[in-house]
Amino acid sequence: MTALKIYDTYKRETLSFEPHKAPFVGIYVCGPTVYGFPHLGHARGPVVFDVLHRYLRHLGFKVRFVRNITDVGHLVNDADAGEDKIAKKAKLEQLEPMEIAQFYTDSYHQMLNSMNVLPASIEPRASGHIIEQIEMIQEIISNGFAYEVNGSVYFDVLSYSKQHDYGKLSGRIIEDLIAGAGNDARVLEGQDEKRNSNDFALWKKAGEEHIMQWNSPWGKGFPGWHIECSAMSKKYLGETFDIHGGGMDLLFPHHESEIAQSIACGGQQPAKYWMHHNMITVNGQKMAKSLNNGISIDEFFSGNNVLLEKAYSPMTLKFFILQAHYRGTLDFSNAALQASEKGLNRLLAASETLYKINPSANNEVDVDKLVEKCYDAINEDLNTPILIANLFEMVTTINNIAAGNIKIGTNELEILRKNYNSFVFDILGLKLEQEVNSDKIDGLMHMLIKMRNEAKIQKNYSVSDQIRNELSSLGIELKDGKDGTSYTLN
RNA sequence: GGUCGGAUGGCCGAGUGGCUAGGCACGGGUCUGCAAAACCCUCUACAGCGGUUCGAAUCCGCUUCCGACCUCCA
Repeated sequence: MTALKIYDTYKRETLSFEPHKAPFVGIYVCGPTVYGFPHLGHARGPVVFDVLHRYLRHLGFKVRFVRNITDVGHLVNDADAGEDKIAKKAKLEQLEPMEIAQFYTDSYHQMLNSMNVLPASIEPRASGHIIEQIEMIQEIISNGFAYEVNGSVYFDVLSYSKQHDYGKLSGRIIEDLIAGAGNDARVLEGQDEKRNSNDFALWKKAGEEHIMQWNSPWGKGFPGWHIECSAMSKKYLGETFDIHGGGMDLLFPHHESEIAQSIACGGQQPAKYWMHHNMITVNGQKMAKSLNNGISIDEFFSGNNVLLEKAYSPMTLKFFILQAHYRGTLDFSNAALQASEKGLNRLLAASETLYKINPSANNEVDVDKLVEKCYDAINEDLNTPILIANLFEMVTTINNIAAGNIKIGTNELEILRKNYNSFVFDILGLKLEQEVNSDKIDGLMHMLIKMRNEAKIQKNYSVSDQIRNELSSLGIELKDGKDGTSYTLN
């Protein structure tokens, strides 16, 4: 029993987090399909679940964090007659499929790295677990919940739903799914193979020209999308583990099907808690290629996109994401990002101020209360916006101590330092981004600052202003503070 | 069409039957040769119309508008 509460999408309520086998915690998060550069939206899940990961570690749990890489089997759609996203891209660029997967996996890792996201304990690839997936499919067939047609295997949603509840996670009713199927815009090929249009592929037959294919009991082919997560989570975390995370857009059909596959294997609902984060929107709409409102991570960090007024740093993006609760949509705008950038700087500056202030004999700060409010916030379904609001309350306190407006005792200062840094750096995973300047540049700058100060003392303001202005045009800002002049490089 | 979720001050974004969200911007101030930066203080909003209640932004109903999902999706 912990103080942490988590909203479970499956039960649709906020529950106390109790691990199956404390102190161990198993987490499975759906990772990306590596067929393109990550975009802004791809950053949210990793950041959200990184806080979960970090906080559970902070609480002393031994966390096994599994995040998969989907490098095969994710169909563009059935109409492509079995061509998957990776293979399609590969043909286009005349590269090995694995070359594509590796390339985009690397770019994904680069994003995670720059955003200071802890590495996963295990990062399994779907293509490396074909055997496990085949075994699982065989088990589902022998339990009577899947059938083979012409070299492909489909999950029999209808027969499954007679015994189990298909649609519970995503709030769907099987009768509606069946009744509503196919009456709308989408007409999919290959549907005639299926007993029911809601049946989903576990294994797809591959044509001769298909470059990613494996031998199986049903001939050459490749696995369907949903089975990889079931097979890999089972392999590394067991039939039942603690938390399964992902984006809300994966609720149906992906997670719904994962549950069905696990239960159809004679197992049970795989995850004790299902956590889903919401989407990042642009002008209130989800980022989508068709809307042409996508911003890639590279563009975001370089500012090279018409939607961007400037470049934003990885930490600014991380902080922007953390300033909203993970279950709400988060709308992108330049004004919002710039607000986050300034707020983040204030938050990080306070961690340095914390080491410059001195304790007093008497104390006027209720540190315990401030810390308690931070824990209350994160325990409440990872409410990072409230946590950050409380941290800003600490910032004001810290700055007021530094300004001599209020006093803090020795013990209280120690507690404040320890907890402030723990929340900002260890739990939220923020970090200072300032480049460490070389000794030579630093020495040069101190020389210039000294010369300028001498000019100022002689009231030779034309010289002092010239130094300041010329440095400014080079992107170096001088800041005259109480304790002398400092500088920042842009 | 079906299912679900929203509408909060200039912007972003929490929360919730009575008690300060927070950040950014604006305004005032400290510092300063000037400026910038930094810091302090200030700023009281909950789509519309009804209803329940001693009291509602928070509960209920209706209306308007917006979004997500419905086998590409983080």
